[in-house]
Amino acid sequence: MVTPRERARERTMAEIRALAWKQVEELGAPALSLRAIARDLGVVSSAIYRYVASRDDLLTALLVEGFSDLAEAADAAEAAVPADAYRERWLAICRAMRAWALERPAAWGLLYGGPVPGYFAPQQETSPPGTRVLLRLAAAILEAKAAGRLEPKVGPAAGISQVSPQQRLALEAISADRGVPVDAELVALGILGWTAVLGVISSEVFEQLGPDGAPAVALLADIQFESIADAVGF
Amino acid sequence: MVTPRERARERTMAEIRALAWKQVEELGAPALSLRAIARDLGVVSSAIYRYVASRDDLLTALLVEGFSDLAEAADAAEAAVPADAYRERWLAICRAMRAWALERPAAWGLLYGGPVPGYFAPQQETSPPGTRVLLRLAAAILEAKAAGRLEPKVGPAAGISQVSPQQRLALEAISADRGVPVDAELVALGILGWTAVLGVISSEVFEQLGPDGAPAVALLADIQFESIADAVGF
DNA sequence: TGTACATCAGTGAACGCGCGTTCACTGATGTAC
DNA sequence: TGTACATCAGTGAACGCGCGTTCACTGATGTAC
Repeated sequence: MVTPRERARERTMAEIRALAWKQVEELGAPALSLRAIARDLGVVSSAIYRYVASRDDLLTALLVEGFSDLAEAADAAEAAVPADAYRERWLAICRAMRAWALERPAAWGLLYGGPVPGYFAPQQETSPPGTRVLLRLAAAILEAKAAGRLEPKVGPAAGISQVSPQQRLALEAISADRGVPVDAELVALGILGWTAVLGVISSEVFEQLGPDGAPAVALLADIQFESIADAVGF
Repeated sequence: MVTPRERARERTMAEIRALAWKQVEELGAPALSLRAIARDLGVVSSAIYRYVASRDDLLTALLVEGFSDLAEAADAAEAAVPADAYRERWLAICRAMRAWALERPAAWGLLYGGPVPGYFAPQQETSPPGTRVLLRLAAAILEAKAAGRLEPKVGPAAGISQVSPQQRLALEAISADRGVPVDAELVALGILGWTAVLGVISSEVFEQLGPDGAPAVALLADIQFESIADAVGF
């Protein structure tokens, strides 16, 4: 049974998160202020502490919510593609990530930009939602490989270079931690794809090519995703 | 003729920049504080204004200095490699960038992380030093191409996909702005390499794969650069 | 070489602002008998 | 159904802190005659 009080509390908490996101969007994560949220909420500054233990606490909640929201958008986009269209699944996730990032640039900055000064994310809370998208991308690669529909074009997976025994150990530990043993070559390929995709999106969102490069980068995003897909071997 | 006063002034300005970098390293760019610099300098807070017009001014100076320092490190690394070893030149720049970023993570964050809240970089000042490294990487690609030693493996340059007329216009405008007309396919390839390299380095510096992924990412950096070089076609 | 004047680094006080967090409190909403 | 008590949202004042920036000033260093 949900009491009116509980409903009111839930509504207020949702409003706090919404106002916090608005602040992050407008001024960036480092500028997030509990007092400002209280002001926007029309409430005295100390009242916030009925809902949030501390500023760090709220940042953690935003991080978790942000990662989850992004993952949901990616999942939805992937679900709209046939399961055996591996390349398209992978591309759909990339495009969904980019669309989400462009819609909420500061949120993207919070998740994948530099660290927020003075704040240290508690990994045990942020890590599971933080790796969801990465795991979906990895699944597309693994399933394509299992179906014999993957021909990597670069790196050790393509036989061009080789992983050292030391690298093999570290790489296979990553997948083993998650219960699915995978070739080191394939893990390296997956990480390459992931970091490249992050780079493409961050470059656009953070305008890292300067004002003259910006329009081209926007037009180019899709070509870049396709090129990375080529490299991965879809 | 350099007067003692001028020398003292120069020394103080250098010390201010050094203290500012120390602050950025320790607390991140958004936390940069003129008062704290004055304190560290052993001087009253208002005295800073004899040397720096405002906080934004100092941030701009740091940005310019950071980009320049990074570019110098990259240039030095490239110069140690024979001019016709295109792939090695390109890799040397990547490795120098990564080494610089690991040595000064917060500086990397200032240059290539999200924006500093409330600060807008004046593009006409930061753009020239900001594009130096990118242009060196581009030069390696162009020279390899001119020497007939480039076989791109992905994207339009490899003939796998195609650029639309609209994309071609935007892409060729970028290189034309710099006086060297280049094929749209090659510009796209260069930007892909650039964004992928930024992604690889930022992923490691910002620890975007979580604590379990970190050691592998470090071991993997070089493989990733090699793989990107493969994709570009060196 | 000595003196009058200009330049400039640094002082100290102040303005007005915002921040996170604590604490004792009021008063309304819920719960148990 | 009515009353006593517990829960809890929100208040208001305060603590102690840091920030960027301005302003009139002192006193040492440099420059021109």
